[in-house]
Amino acid sequence: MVKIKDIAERCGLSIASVSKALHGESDLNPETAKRIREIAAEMGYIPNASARLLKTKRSYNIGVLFVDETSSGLEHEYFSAILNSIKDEAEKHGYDITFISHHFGHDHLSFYEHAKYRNMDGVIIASVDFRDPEVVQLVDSEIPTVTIDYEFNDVASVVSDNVQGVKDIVNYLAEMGHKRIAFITGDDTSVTQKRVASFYKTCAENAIEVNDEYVKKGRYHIPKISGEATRELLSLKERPTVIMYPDDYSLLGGITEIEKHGLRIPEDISIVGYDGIKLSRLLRPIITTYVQNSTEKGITATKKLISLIENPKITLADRTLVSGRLQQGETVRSLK
Amino acid sequence: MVKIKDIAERCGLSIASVSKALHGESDLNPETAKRIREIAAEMGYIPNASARLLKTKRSYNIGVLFVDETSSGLEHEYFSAILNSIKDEAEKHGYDITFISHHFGHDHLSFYEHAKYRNMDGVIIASVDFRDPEVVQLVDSEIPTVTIDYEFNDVASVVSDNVQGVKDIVNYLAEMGHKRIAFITGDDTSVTQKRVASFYKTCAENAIEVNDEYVKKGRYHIPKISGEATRELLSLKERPTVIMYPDDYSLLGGITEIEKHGLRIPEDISIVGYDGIKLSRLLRPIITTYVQNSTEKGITATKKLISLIENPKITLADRTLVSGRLQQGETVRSLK
DNA sequence: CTGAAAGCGCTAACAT
DNA sequence: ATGTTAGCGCTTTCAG
Repeated sequence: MVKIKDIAERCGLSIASVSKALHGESDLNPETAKRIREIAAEMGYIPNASARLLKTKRSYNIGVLFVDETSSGLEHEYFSAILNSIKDEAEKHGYDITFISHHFGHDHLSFYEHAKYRNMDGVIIASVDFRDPEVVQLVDSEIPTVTIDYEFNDVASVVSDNVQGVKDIVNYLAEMGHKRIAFITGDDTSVTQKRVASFYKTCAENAIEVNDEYVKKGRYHIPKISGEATRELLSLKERPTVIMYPDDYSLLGGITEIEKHGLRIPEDISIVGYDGIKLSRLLRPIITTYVQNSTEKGITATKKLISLIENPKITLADRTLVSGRLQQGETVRSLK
Repeated sequence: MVKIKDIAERCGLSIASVSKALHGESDLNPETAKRIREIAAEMGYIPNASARLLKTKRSYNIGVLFVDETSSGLEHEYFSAILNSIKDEAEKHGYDITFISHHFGHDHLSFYEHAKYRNMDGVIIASVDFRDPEVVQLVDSEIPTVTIDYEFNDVASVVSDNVQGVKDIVNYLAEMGHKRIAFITGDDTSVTQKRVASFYKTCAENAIEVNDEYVKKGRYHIPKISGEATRELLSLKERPTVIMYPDDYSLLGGITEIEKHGLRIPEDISIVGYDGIKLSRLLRPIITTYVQNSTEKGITATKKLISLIENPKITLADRTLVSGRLQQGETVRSLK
């Protein structure tokens, strides 16, 4: 392995000069610097990140916390899209990304300890149980942090405009003449709370009375749960005319259940998803859903984090709202 | 930040003793060692991976190369499942995973240089253009490497048993009475070549004559391409009775096209996918497909790599075949 | 059983 | 314009 010292010897110069030349800076003779760089390239020099880090305290490594209860977070397109955009954006800025986990090396490390252990410059947290004490420890630490789809006090976050999303959906449904609107919610998080609040508010604005039986607790990304909730809704004496699902993926469980009952979509019952995964456009009928701009969320979170790392003084740990748009598919029937 | 030196001072011992105690080894007085460990814990000591690495040359970090031409590799469930299982398995063994990329820090680094720069102990390569010179440079290097779904000479690999997969499918189709079998292939890779060879071979074994017009070049994971190939197949004077797709995801493009023609599945035409993504079980009709055990592939590749890293002498850089199973869905009609 | 000391590869004052 | 030097935090011989 070629190191700075080798280059220095080969050039007949000091290691300091080589280091300077390699950074293209300082008061080195441009000629000398050029020569050094050429020789370094010729010798196949590759810098050693650890040695550099040990001195500079900057790893150019971003940690990503991406665990979920079902331990299948990565398998959902929505999170994959975010991860992919984080990766791309980080690379553009010269950062690598490493997953944070409970490290099982010698001792068990907490998320925070793991991040410190690897000297991560910052951390992006998504798709995780945000009430986990370890997560709280991490966001409360001195490590720059950005959360996605969850807000902590004084922690930078990038969240979907859930209020707007549900508002757009309900307004659209009202416009289409729906009065009996059911809503299967997701896990009890602040995201869900915002959506539910927006649901009630927008219904009220449209003079739609909400039947409490129509609001069912569900889970995100679990088709089976949505299927069960759908069954209950279909068995009500007065059926809803439309069902809103927590997300497109779990909506698939609803479709299965609806078809089991011999009902057609949207002729017999309308459905609406959330997220706008690719699949929602590939299926027939095309799903009516609120398209989340997950790529933009990943990019925004990454930019924010890097700014927090590189310009801590002038970067606010605030919240960034990312809005989506209603995809008018073919799963909502007009009742007018 | 607490370091070994701090602990040593607090204990009134040397840093050497502390280091030894922290590793639970060597000839240290058990009492002393215990006391040191307690104090270290109390002081909130977290080891520094870089400093350790600088000395030991072991990073406990595995690089994952996961780029594809469409730069959306992570968005496909199949690859996500592999990534997830790699991550889980690596964590179990105390390794972290970091994505390898073209690093855009100061200079542009090749994949190999990037891996060296970060001192990665080993690398898993998947979902990438394996003919890329940079990939070749990486597998040819001294860094332990495992490839997934591709084989290089003398490089450990974990690949699906593609021959068996296509064989199982064709045998099943023959059993169901199909004679006019179309096959939309994927990109021209060794995987595809194996599948195609197996296709011809198994057809021959079943005394099925292959109409060359029935074999169409397609692409993996691109619904649009499969849709176009489907259109061509449907316009033949003698239509196939069944179409085999490169993968489940791109099969969706075929479904769309078939429905556009007003044909029903499987009454008018049968279809078969490949991969067995979750979706294949959620859609109705349930898709007949060959389920790849992607989780097992990720786990196997990771175990192999760690073995290669930790026991280079006794680990063979061989090929591991991972087989799947036929999922008899509802998209193949019996013609008997 | 414990400690001293060298050094991993690099950066960044501070000299010259 | 170039060189000297002192570490960064840790491991690991080799002494004591």
